[in-house]
Amino acid sequence: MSPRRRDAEGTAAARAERRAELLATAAEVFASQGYAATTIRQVADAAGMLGGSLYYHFDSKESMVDEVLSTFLDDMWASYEEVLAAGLGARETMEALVVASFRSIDRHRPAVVIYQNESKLLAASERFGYLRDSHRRFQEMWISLLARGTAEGAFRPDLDAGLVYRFIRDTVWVAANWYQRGGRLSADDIAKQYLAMVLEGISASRD
Amino acid sequence: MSPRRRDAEGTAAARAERRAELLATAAEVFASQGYAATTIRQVADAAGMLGGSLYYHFDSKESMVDEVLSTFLDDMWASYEEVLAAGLGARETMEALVVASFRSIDRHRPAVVIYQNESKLLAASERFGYLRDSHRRFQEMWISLLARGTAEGAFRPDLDAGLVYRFIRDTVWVAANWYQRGGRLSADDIAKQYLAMVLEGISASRD
DNA sequence: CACTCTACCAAATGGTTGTTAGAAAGAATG
DNA sequence: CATTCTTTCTAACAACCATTTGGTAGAGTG
Repeated sequence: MSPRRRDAEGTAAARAERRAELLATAAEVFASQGYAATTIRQVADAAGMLGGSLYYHFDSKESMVDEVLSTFLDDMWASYEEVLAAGLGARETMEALVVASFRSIDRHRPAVVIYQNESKLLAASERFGYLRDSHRRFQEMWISLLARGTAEGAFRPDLDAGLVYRFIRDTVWVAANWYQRGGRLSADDIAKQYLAMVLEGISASRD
Repeated sequence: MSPRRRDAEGTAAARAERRAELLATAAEVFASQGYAATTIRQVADAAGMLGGSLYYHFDSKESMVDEVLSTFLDDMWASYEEVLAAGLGARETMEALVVASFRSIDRHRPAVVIYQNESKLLAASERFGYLRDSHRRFQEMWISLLARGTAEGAFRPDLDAGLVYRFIRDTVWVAANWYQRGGRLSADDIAKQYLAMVLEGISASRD
């Protein structure tokens, strides 16, 4: 490769790194203050620069959340695909999906918080149509998994399928609101306990 | 009572009614758009009046959420007090609390959504200190109930107490995001299914 | 009919927002 | 050392925000 080429690659890589850095702090501010409530100047403050300077790196405030959310979703779906491709039984698939979800929270905590709080609002706009797509895909994945599990005799047949789906979906993701990396419980610890609760219940009685 | 007295009561009642009416539409807009993202003009639009006119009834946008949230919390705690005063066993108390929570969602759905999405942000300000108090009280109530239940042998001892608390807290309230009055499942139906899942789990196996 | 009171409207206020354009600082390059 | 390129700053912009002020239509009251 020519020197010109190497330089171009070097600066492109540096630029991408700075971009990711700024995006990470933006995600944290969005997550803690709420997207609509945070000003571009607050994000710039957290990044140690002035408001206008952010526009050298990003087109708009909207494009920042866009990149935060789509990066997270791409990563999440990649890990889901791996699980689904393994061809496990319904219960094992469910366990693996829950573990993958908590690891996703571990890697993208601010993005998950933003996704939870703002996706409903953002999804209304054209630009964030992929949020609606992801949501639909997520729902179909779980509903069919639960149906398969019930047919296989792994899950109780006396529960409302839609309710169970929402239950799992919600319980998995809300944890992002209080989870912190390096805390008392690791993401895998939490996944294990969550699975114990959801699968076997918190009751001591076995009737 | 004198006629003057009766008139004063009449207009005071009418005023309170209008207030509650406006507050209900404000709560709905806040819940669907997010508090920070909704403008006072949007609320006024939904109420069929102009932005400035709302200030005849309310001091500020902040005082609107304030009234919405405190009304909900007062009602919720009143129903919790009733349950706690009944002196039931740990498991029965838990069941009654969950049922009371879902009935609370049924009565104050928009308020619950607002509480979920915005309380963390609002609680930072002096005015909404009661949100922090309520949260602390809620946590103490559940933690001690779970401890009692574990001591009584009603709940599994192998789960992390703090995790179970958050699990229950979250699963109970997120339902406000999709619940709709008069839907396929009543609030009591949902409470029953949620309790079945949380207490006994969704797994078919009983090992 | 005169008067008052309630509930709203019309129009403006100061402040904040996202965003832009042009200058400048500094490192990299020749 | 001169030049270029990258990144930031300075200083604005129009749009929009919550809120205020003063007016007014209309119902209720005497």
